[in-house]
Amino acid sequence: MANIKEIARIAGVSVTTVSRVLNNHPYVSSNKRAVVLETIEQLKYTRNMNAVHLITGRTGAVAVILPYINSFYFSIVMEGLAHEALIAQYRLIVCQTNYSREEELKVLDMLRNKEIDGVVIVSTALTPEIIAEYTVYGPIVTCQNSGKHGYSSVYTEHYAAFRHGLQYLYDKGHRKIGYCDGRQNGSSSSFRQSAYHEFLAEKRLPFHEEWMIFDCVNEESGAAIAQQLLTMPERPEAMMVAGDHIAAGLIIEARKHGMSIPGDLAVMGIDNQPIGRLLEITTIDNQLYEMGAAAFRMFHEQINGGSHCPVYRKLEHRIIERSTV
Amino acid sequence: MANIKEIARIAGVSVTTVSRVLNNHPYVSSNKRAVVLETIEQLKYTRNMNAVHLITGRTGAVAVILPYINSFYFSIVMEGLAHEALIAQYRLIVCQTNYSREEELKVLDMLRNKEIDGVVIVSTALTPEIIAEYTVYGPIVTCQNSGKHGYSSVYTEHYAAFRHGLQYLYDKGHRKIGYCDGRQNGSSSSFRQSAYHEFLAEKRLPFHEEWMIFDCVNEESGAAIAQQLLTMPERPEAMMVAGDHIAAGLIIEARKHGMSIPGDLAVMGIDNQPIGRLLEITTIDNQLYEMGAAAFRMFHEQINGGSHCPVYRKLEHRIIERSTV
DNA sequence: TTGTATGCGTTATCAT
DNA sequence: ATGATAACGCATACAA
Repeated sequence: MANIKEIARIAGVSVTTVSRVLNNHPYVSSNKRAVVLETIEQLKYTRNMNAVHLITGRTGAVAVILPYINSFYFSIVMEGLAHEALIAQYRLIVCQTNYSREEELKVLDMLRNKEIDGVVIVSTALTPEIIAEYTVYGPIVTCQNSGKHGYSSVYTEHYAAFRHGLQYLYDKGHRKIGYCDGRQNGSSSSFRQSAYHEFLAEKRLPFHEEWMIFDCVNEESGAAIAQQLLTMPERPEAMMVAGDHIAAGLIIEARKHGMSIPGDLAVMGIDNQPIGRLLEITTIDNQLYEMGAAAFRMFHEQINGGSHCPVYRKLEHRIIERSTV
Repeated sequence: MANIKEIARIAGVSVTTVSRVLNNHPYVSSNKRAVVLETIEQLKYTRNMNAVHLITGRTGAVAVILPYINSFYFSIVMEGLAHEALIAQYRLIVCQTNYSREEELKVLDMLRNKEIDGVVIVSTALTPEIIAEYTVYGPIVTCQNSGKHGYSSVYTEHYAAFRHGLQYLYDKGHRKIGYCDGRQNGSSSSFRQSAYHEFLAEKRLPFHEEWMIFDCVNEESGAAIAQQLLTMPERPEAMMVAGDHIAAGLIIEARKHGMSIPGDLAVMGIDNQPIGRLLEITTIDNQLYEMGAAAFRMFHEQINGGSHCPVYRKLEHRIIERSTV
């Protein structure tokens, strides 16, 4: 296929002039510009971007690290990211890693290899120390509160939000409170676990090992929780459920077995998902869309402004009162 | 940062030798290899992949065109794609286009610009003729049956599947059948519309404009359908619903208003989603995961085998009988 | 087995 | 306003 040299030859100008036309530089006469554009059109020429990336040292791409695409939590963060990336004319490379350290390091190596201009980490299995090593290669922004390690982050306080939810249940008179979540060793999950343990201890509420249920990933997992509850000698009277879709599964299945919500069981969801609105699930909104949008903006400011001063931004959560508590 | 030249200088060998070590070529003595690896380690050297892409003419990346990431349909196809891409050591670039022709052309231009090695189109607003123009730049595979236009495709027959569903409802004794779907002018939707119109005509079933409902995107849209049904002077007694999550919204809301499913209203979903299993929604499985997996394999065979002969593969659907019809 | 020289396609630099 | 040429970092044909 044609290259810039050939265009120059046919148009009867230098490669520099062609390059100038290509990049909308000033200082090129309108008649020469016309000739060049004409030839480009005729030969259906387009740039080999790899050459451009090589010499400019930029690629116009940002990688996003997340464990699963197919999850409400991450897909809504992605929407925020995508919206801002579009505005900034940046390309997003979505990297689903399944919490695999190896996969995540591959992405960071892409940054080192100059294949991308920056990385947004929505959730990670990597330690802050390892991530910090890569900041010399380009801007890195995380959507987790992993402390101040030399790279920017925007996050919600999962600990505080969860405590807030527990307090809400407590204020509504509930004392026997259970909790279920996705991955037991996910980072946000560990914050919620701490909040759960500490709140129960402070208020001297009853703790049962079996009231903590993990590995809930979809609606069916939620339904399974209902099954489990039914077999318990002593049941919780309220459940904190990380993810409205899980809560939905729980609620639907519980009702199937004649339980009334919130009469027999109060359910508090998290993340304000569409299914939650439908079932009128009381939930905690965590501004996930804004989290994604802000993360991209932070990257963009860093790569343009050249400011290497990291920013740490906390997003506020809020409880949406509906009818399952 | 260090480049191959510097490594060569410090290691006391030629750049060729360094390159050979980098690419695991034979014909390099073990002692020189050791020295090179040592220096690479010490200087923390990694290749500038843009240079590699430039000279090799390959990037190891494939773009995926789809309208929305945040949709069950597409995310499950993505999982199939991701699985195969991982095996083949290929990177996936997910391009959410919102059915924007402009955005989709941008992706095809990436292929032209050598930024990617191929394109998988899951859903598109582009015509087959336009897509065909780009096949000279690299392998293109679509997940739609758009006829034989010189590029491979793997697809389910939305028309046949939908007819099959209608026939199932018909066999169960239903005559007043409604239909709801997402985007009215989505490509799969148009097949379903044809199937709907033609089936009704053939069987001389009653047709009401208001029994066709579009723009259903999430659980809440499904709930809205229930509201609409209630206001109709004459209601359908069965609904074909494109997407189990929409069907879920419809069913939940309908039950809220005292309707029995399938007694007062039979509901047939599509796509065999988790929420559908939970609510025991009768549905049509379309092998979406396999569609994604097969699409990637086709790309990979084409770029390796060099075979430019397009493949057209149809996937079979099947009805999963549960309890909403 | 190793090295030299050339080229990939573009932009940056500097001269005019 | 325009052009010649260097430079980006790497892989590879060819020579040794």
